[in-house]
Amino acid sequence: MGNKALDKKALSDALARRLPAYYRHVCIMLAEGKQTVTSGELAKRIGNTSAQVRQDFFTCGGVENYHPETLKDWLSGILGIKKEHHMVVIGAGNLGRAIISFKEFNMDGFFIDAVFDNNLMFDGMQICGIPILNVTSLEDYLAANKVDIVVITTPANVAEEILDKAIKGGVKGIWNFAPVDLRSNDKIEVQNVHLSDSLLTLSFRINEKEYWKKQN
Amino acid sequence: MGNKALDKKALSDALARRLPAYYRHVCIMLAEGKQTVTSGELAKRIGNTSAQVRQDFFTCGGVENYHPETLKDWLSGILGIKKEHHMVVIGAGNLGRAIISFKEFNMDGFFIDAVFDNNLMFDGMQICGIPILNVTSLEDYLAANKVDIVVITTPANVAEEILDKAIKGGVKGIWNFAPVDLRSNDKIEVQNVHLSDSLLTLSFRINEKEYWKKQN
DNA sequence: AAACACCTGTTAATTTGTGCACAGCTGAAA
DNA sequence: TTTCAGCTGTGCACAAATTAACAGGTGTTT
Repeated sequence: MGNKALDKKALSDALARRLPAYYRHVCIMLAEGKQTVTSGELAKRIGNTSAQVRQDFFTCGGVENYHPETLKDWLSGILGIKKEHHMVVIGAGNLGRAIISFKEFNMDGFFIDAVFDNNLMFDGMQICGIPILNVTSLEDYLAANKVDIVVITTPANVAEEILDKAIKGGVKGIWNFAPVDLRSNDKIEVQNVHLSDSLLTLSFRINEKEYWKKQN
Repeated sequence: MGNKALDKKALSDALARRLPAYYRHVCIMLAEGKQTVTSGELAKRIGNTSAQVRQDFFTCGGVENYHPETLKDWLSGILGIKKEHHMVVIGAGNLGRAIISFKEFNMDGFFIDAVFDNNLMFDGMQICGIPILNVTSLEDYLAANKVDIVVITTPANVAEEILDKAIKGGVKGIWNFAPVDLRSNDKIEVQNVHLSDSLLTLSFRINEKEYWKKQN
């Protein structure tokens, strides 16, 4: 098809972060009943230029047309959400529970099948209808069930160990909320979230102007 | 001081995202009792090159020396966490509660003073000792109390409105978890988190290799 | 005290990402 | 049917970010 951009192995992080935003806004426009989407309109909603949008779509191989359904379908394919993803959550703390109760991403085919915790107190209980299992049974569970993504909401010190088990269990991705930087490799993709980092980034931005002023 | 890098108004987003990671790892090394930190060691932990670390520190004006205390102190100044930040959370749902119960960032001087919700059922209740107030009283509260950061964990449709009230109330920053892209301006800094976007980015990375293969 | 290993600050080179420009297409209006 | 407005796909130029290079510093070993 003569698109040289596709020869590259992996798309840039910046683009990988914009894609979900495109998808989200296309879904909104679809829900709004818009008959057509333009690169300019999408750009305005997301806060960048129309050239960027076109360039991004081009880099991803190009879309047939800009009807919201077509776009949504095309982006779904790229984002890998045309099939279901089965997930388990490790850690039944507040964050774990918040994620489990997030119904939002069920729409995109993400399902949480089980929760694991090391606290025996939870044994046999459920959260939103999802059973809480003991974390010692994680390996067996991964061997017996198809799990695509493991969500880590444990303290930092056990995250690495969960990662190892996930790799052994053939899991494809880790969504990590523990404050450690787990690394992707050829066996597994990792997305580190780091809520406190993003709070610090905000604080940095608030502080920034004053700070440079004070420096001279 | 002849550092040309400092003349720039705002530091890049990429750097703004690395700074908290530097801070986090310096704190860890300090806790580990390390006597000295090197750009190479920091780089390895974070997963980038030592040249990058040195360049970043240079861009930020340069640090006196690489003792963990000095570095931590210097980074604290840049990140704006040498003073306390007072926050309120809007939305007492699962995510709001998870953030409130996060003790982690208290250490860095972030304190949550109140929670607001539109559900009258919550009136007079508390979460982790923090009072839940009715969201109709938000404006009065902001007028009467010093609030630096507003955390939005509401549904998308009211986020914009909260942003307006926060600006009117003189708040400096918004930490937004609602799935809308709130925009920063000269009055207020915004950090959008978008948990589902990060899950989609993960899914994209998992899917990526196969997808490009299928394309030809 | 010389030789070495190792590290930083800073400039320079390279790579990567973004915005621009414009040809060509499409549908509407005249 | 011609003109026009508006949009996309795409190559290219420019800007920004990352990496490399290296001079100068410090502490250690011989």
